[in-house]
Amino acid sequence: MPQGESGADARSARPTMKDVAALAGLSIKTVSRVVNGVSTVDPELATRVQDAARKLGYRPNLTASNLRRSDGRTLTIGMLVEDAANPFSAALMRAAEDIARSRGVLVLFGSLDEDPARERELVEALLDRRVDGLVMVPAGRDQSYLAAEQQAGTRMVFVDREPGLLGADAVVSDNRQGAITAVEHLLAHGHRRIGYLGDQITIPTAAQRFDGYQYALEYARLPLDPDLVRHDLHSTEAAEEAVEQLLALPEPPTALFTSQNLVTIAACRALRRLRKHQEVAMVGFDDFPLADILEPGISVIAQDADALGRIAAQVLFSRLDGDTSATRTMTVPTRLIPRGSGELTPRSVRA
Amino acid sequence: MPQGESGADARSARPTMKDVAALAGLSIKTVSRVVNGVSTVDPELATRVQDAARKLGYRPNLTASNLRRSDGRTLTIGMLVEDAANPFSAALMRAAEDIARSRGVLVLFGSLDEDPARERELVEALLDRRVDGLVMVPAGRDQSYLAAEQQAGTRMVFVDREPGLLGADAVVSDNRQGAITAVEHLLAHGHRRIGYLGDQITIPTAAQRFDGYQYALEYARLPLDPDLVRHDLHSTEAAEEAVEQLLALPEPPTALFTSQNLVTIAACRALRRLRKHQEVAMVGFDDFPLADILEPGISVIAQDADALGRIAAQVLFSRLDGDTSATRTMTVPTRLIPRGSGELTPRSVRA
DNA sequence: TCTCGTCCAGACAACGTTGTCTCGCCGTCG
DNA sequence: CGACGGCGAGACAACGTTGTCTGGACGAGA
Repeated sequence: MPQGESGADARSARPTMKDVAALAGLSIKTVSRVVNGVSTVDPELATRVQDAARKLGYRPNLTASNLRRSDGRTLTIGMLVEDAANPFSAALMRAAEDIARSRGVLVLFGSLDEDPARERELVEALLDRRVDGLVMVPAGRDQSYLAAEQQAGTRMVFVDREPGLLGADAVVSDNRQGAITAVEHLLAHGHRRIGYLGDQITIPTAAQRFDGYQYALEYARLPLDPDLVRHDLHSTEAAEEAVEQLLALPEPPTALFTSQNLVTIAACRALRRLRKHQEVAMVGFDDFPLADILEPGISVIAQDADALGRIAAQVLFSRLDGDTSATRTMTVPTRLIPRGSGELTPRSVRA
Repeated sequence: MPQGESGADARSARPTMKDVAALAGLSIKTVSRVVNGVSTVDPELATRVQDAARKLGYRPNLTASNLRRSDGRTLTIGMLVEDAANPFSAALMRAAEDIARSRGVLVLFGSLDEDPARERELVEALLDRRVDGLVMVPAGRDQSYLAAEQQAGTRMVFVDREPGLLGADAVVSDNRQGAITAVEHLLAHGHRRIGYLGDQITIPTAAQRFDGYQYALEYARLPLDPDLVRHDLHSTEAAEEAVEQLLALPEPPTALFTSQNLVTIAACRALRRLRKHQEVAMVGFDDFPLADILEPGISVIAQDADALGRIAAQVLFSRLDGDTSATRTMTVPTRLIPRGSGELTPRSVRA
């Protein structure tokens, strides 16, 4: 059996206010008033409208309503993240969704995969649909192309990374301080040679974390050995290889600081393959599920993705509600979760 | 500095075809023709329109276009999953997003949290926005309320679970066969007492997996011991407690079959706490990240979430393209991934 | 030269809804 | 008894766009 009807019939099949008005023997405008809960309608007529609407299965057409309404709200916001399938992005989306839902707003989403071109494409696609606002993790480093849109009244909030060349609200983790905490934790356990494994240094968060790493070493008056630093580990394979290379050095690191989720996991895997996971200490940036039941548990600097998404959405809605105060960047603190891997000492090397 | 302008100005700030037409000294309709790439426009006038559009930063208003167009397409689909933050749901969403994007379609999403009331609310919210189609993991067991919508021409495809009381396309994993494979794998390794830990039995997939468990035991002419079966483990705590209770039985199971992601992880955690993870065999339904680097690695029946999401979206678009063949359920096979936990034998008990 | 057909731009209406204005009704007050 | 005010319903236009139709210009063929 075919599913539903063909295009032409489909259109006529959905009742409009006109149909409801005809059935109730009233004008379209009165139906509109009832649907929008305007109080100046005779209660008897209102029930007549409601009965007719129920009978026909009438549902308001939000796109038409949006077109005509003076506030022009679509009750829809757009959310662009790095990759909807990645746990961090997924947590951001879910948190924003919950805030949006409490206001009857739905969320359109898109994954950018760190591609600035895709960022622009998807932003345009969202704007063409006249979303009320935008929450995004920018992929590119220049969002100045959004200035006109911002001027046109579209509200936007950046999450996880601040916008480039554009004044707008942002909600970010305290990346630099988190990295400092991680490195100081390793230093406190006696490590002096601490490797850094990070994602593309062009990503602002990666740069901030690397900055924290450098600062913590400097503060401890330790030299920064370039041999222990590896950037641009965007694939799992690259990250695993980097770990192997670091540990094959004449003077290998006794501890690792991994600046991102996937890098951390890749490092775990590599250490296990080398059977050094009980020797080489490790602290990762960003928590991940099951980090606690590995052996040893993986110590991490946890970001509060929930809070990031929630606050971003809240800021967006406060802007939509008319908050015109100065734009600002809100920083959400990170938290060190010791689970074992970060508490290994250099002495535990190959007993 | 305030961000953007206030509502009233915002509206006027965005140029329309009228503005472009005025600047180009042509009629609105000609602008429309150029924007839509109609060929019967004088090339010179077309470039005049394009220049004017670029100059003003004109972007078409998709909601207005949708209202007027005969096909009524919004280039937007809706996707309802269990929880956008859950890896399985997130993978479904990402896969569907990629298919949609290749056709210039964006995705509105919502999380149902197994709540049928929320399912109806969100379906309505999506329909009010006139999405072209719906991809959903149903939360309730009765989708007959969608029949009218289906008749009105809205295409819908169900993923992971078939719809109840409604004829519609569905794309599901082979849950029963997957469960049979899991149990037979444990039987082949010598287990005779195999525990079942599952989510709410009212969820169709959980029921199908339990059915497979029962069938495999029956086929092996083994009795089904009700003491070894625990349903409705919807929280991590409940699942961990169930494991402890099962292992505290006078005749504890030597192997566990966990019928869902979160239950599997909870069971891992519980076994580790009891220090029995090297003794009690386990196969889980649904793969999860890091299952391979635990010790032992967790053997799982992997679902292909990517394929589910991708195929569902493809089916939806083929319907939108006019495919009116009979609705059908497509089954995506599962795959046993042995990693260690499923290959433990009863003999390995406390050597 | 006239007719006819082709080609393309614009006038007009319409999509489903809401903002604005008008108008009729009723009750009240002078 | 007439004027007035308030209330509520409907007529009309408009949001930004596209489908349909008209009409003018132009070229070709008789």
